[in-house]
Amino acid sequence: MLDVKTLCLGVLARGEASGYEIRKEFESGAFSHFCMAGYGSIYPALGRLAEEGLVTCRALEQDKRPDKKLYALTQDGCKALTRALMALPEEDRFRSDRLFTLFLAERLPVEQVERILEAAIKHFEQQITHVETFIASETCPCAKGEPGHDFVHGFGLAYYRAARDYFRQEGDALLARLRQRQGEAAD
Amino acid sequence: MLDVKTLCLGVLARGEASGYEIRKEFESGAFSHFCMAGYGSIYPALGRLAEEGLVTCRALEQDKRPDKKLYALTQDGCKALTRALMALPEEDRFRSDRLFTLFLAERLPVEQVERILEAAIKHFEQQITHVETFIASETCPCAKGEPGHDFVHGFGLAYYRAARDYFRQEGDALLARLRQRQGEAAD
DNA sequence: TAATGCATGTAATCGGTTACATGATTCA
DNA sequence: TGAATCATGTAACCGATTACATGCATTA
Repeated sequence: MLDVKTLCLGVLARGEASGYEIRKEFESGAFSHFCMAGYGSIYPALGRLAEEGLVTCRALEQDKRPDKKLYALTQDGCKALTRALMALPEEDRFRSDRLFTLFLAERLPVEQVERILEAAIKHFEQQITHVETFIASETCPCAKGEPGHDFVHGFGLAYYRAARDYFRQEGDALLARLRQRQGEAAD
Repeated sequence: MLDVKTLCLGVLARGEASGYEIRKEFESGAFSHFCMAGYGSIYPALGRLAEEGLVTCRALEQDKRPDKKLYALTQDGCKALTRALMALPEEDRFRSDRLFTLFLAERLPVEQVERILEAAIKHFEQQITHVETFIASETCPCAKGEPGHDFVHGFGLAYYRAARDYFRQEGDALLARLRQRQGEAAD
């Protein structure tokens, strides 16, 4: 699995950024559907990267807000990123609390399952809107028309739409079957 | 995020099992698309669960193969599982090495991107076959027609199919755009 | 005969999350 | 006035992966 250092290099490949800004990219920016890291891992990673000479750091004074440190890739950092990227990526064995819970749906009150289903659909819809507005607005000029960006954003959209549709169509069936079982058990 | 102890309780909810068998469930069994844990976390988890009285443990002697320890849920374990499941599941912020790499596709040789795309499609196809045969074969009699199981397996299928279709349809477009860019850069 | 499957476990290491610590500005 | 945004960092803790250790039976 790619470590936080590599993730930071990936963000910096698009241009200079501070630790805070990198975090925002993971949280709600271009990297948000397939990355996550907190300050507690980003800041130390940036420190180590600087020690290793893979990034440079310059302080930027701002008024009306705290100073920030802008990090930028060095040539070595650029090479290190490409090297990390050249390994065939590991399969994403992803853990989903939601699917785990729904798998055991019979152990829960039907109302709770209903809540989980609703929350899921709402989340998928929010993500769809988020990605759509993200694609539409050219927030980052460097991202304009980058094939990789478009491909991955498009994938995110396709995934969230498929997920929303599945939950909408099959969620009701799940609830109906659970209610029926509950009725049978009561007999 | 649900910890390995809870994941183990979830597997044991379907019946007695050994640590080795629990691992198999995660690796290639019913839980395989949304869970993962290795021996190094399963065995200690089982030990702690037994200390806490959430599972019982009985040794089973077998001939022609090593003895095994079968764990089973106690009433307390059953309650603990339901309690853990009653919390609204956290959103799955999943990290994908593949999407991260593809996002930065321009930094890689086109051939490498091609390899990544092919490996991805192959993987999705394997998963589709796996889930299909899994659904078809009633390996585990207790799983027969469980609404939660069907819902989650169906979701897995829908996801892998959507992913395969997207990669097939958009993968070629991605490669074409990368080649075009490379050509332009060469000018 | 070499590799794979069955089966259990420990120890060291590593990396990441969480909580803590600080502080100005802006918006509701 | 209280909450959110901007901004950086450390320290403790926890949990998970990895490697190590063992050993028989079956299959290729």
